[in-house]
Amino acid sequence: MTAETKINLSEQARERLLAAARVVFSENGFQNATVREICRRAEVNIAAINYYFNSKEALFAATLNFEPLLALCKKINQGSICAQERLLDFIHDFLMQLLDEKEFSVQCQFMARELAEPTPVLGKIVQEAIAPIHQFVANLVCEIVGEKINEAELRRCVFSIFGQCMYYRHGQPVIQRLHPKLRYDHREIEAIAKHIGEFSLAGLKQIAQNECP
Amino acid sequence: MTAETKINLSEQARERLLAAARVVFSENGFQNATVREICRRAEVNIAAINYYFNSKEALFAATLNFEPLLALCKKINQGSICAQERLLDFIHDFLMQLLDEKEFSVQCQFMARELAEPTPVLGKIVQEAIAPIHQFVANLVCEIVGEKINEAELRRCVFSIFGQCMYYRHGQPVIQRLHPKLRYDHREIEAIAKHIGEFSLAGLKQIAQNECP
DNA sequence: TTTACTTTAAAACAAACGTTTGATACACTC
DNA sequence: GAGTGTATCAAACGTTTGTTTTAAAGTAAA
Repeated sequence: MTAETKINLSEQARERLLAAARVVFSENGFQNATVREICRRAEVNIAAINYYFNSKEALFAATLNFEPLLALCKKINQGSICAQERLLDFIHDFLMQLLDEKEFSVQCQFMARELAEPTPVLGKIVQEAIAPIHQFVANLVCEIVGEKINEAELRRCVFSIFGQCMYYRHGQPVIQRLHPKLRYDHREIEAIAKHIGEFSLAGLKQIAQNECP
Repeated sequence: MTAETKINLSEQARERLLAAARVVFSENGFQNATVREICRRAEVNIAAINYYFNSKEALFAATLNFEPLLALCKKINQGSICAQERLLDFIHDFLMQLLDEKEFSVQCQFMARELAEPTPVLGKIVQEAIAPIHQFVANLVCEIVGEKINEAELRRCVFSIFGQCMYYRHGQPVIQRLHPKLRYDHREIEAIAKHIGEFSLAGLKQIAQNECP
């Protein structure tokens, strides 16, 4: 058995642990997820979490990956289309990461969880992921409504956009009971993105008129 | 000591328990709230919860009170003003109940919690409070954009309005870290209500144009 | 084979949780 | 004053939680 093979084998437990943790954390949140469930799904002993990582919290931190979210901002900034189109693209891609269960959206779903149920790593998440993405949208809004908008109103515009998007994830337990047939398939997400995009652009235009009549 | 006085005294513990439970549940959610903390604040023995109520869950159910929220709908329906104005009034009053800590808004805050962290009584909450209030807003939206809007788009309009409002409560842990100076005083809530109202009316007008060009 | 090191395993740990118990004090009825 | 039902209390119950321990199994180099 080569050294490489050994590393692969010994790393298997660690990787299976990470994969299982991503699933269980995103399904149940940090608090409700139990180390026993994670280990059961990863098919490792319960002591493995504290062997490979040092704690449940460190395992949670290790599962975080902000790159897909930040890559989304960079990708959209590269295009040379107008600010309105870029905002529509962002809303679409953001909802895809947030709602599509088939995608690698699990990391993004953590952040949605954190909004409602703060954990000790929330500070890090806000600093490295949420703040940049809020700033990104704030810049887009500035381009759309003009620079003369005041800071408080700009903040509320950003909140209006994120609020609409996040509601579909935060409110899922309620939405599921209100509309049991509703499923977030690809077509539905497209429709949601189209709606929020048009709704928000009209809203922003109204705010811009208020500020500069 | 009269019989009435005796009842008052014996009911004191029960009432103090309810009052403390409302506070602790709204601050920490159902799961994170502990019976020991509730009893400590109510200054009763830890056995009192299972003596007066039968369980922590039954105590939680007993603290629920949907009347302020439903009264809000009735009050607004009584006015003879146009649908737009009624929607603005609703958003304002709803945000007041949702965000103002000085008001008797504690009951309303439960429902916000439930959105993200479902408990065994969520079904009851959706049926008796959230569904009616969603229907109320849906009716307002119908009046504003015209009856010809299709069901899915109507639902998304309602979600856009509630999403904007709820974000200020759901996102509070994050918002607090993003904007540490931001406080939900009376003036700020008024400003938020004004923003969401204008933003949403413009959004609805745009959706109405799409449906009936 | 011996040695040193890494990985796995079962069991137990301490803490926190909601809940229950059994005793005690009290007010009222007969 | 004995008996009855209510209210309160400290203590302990049984579970579940994340974490730790201790020992065994496996692996690679000497």
